[in-house]
Amino acid sequence: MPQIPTHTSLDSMTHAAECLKAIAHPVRLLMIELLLDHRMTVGELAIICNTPQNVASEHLLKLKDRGLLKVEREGRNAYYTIAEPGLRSIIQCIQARFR
Amino acid sequence: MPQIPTHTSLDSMTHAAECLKAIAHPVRLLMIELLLDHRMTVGELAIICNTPQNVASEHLLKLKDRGLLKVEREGRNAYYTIAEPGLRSIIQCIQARFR
DNA sequence: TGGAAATATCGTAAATATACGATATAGTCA
DNA sequence: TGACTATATCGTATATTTACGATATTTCCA
Repeated sequence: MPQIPTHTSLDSMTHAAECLKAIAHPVRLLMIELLLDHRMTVGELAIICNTPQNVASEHLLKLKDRGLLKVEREGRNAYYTIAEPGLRSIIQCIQARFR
Repeated sequence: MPQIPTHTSLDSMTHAAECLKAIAHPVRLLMIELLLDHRMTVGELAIICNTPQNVASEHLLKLKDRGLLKVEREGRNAYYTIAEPGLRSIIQCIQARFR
């Protein structure tokens, strides 16, 4: 029987799982990939992702609430950017295997 | 306006998102981490993950159905192992950032 | 000031995921 | 064969997620 973590590791898994769930959506995944290369507004992302404006906004807010994105307001535009640097390596792993 | 993928990339995102959703659960995340180091049965995983037997079985089957795990039966035991090698690097990225 | 543009929010219906209890299936051994 | 072990399956209740339409908020500009 191997030497293995117990409940405590399940707790830390919960945080990781929440972040993964935030990423695990086709539109949000595409948004993250775009934002890794470009600073973009809600409207731009909505068009490129072929998604209604309010739905795009909700996806972006969900990612922001979990600390994965941040937003900078300029006038009536909201520019979203990557807040969690670790997203890049995770997306790279995903691109390498699941696409 | 950047040169960017369109609908086709959303399609490929869908597959990636489905795999991520399969991973994005505390118990399944712990199961995968354990299986990266050990070949284990349903019962062993259920005990270590502090989860009822049938729930553990359902989690494992979900991961198997998406091609992430495979199962080898020996008598009345079912040994699960990693089927998708890319899981290791993804888990490493997650461990590095989200735990 | 009034209207248009960009974004966010709210209520809600539909879809999906999860956990649970009960039970079925298959293998082992006395 | 019959009891026991390990695993899988099924029905279902609950929770969560998602998308949608309508609307509110803020900013800009004529």
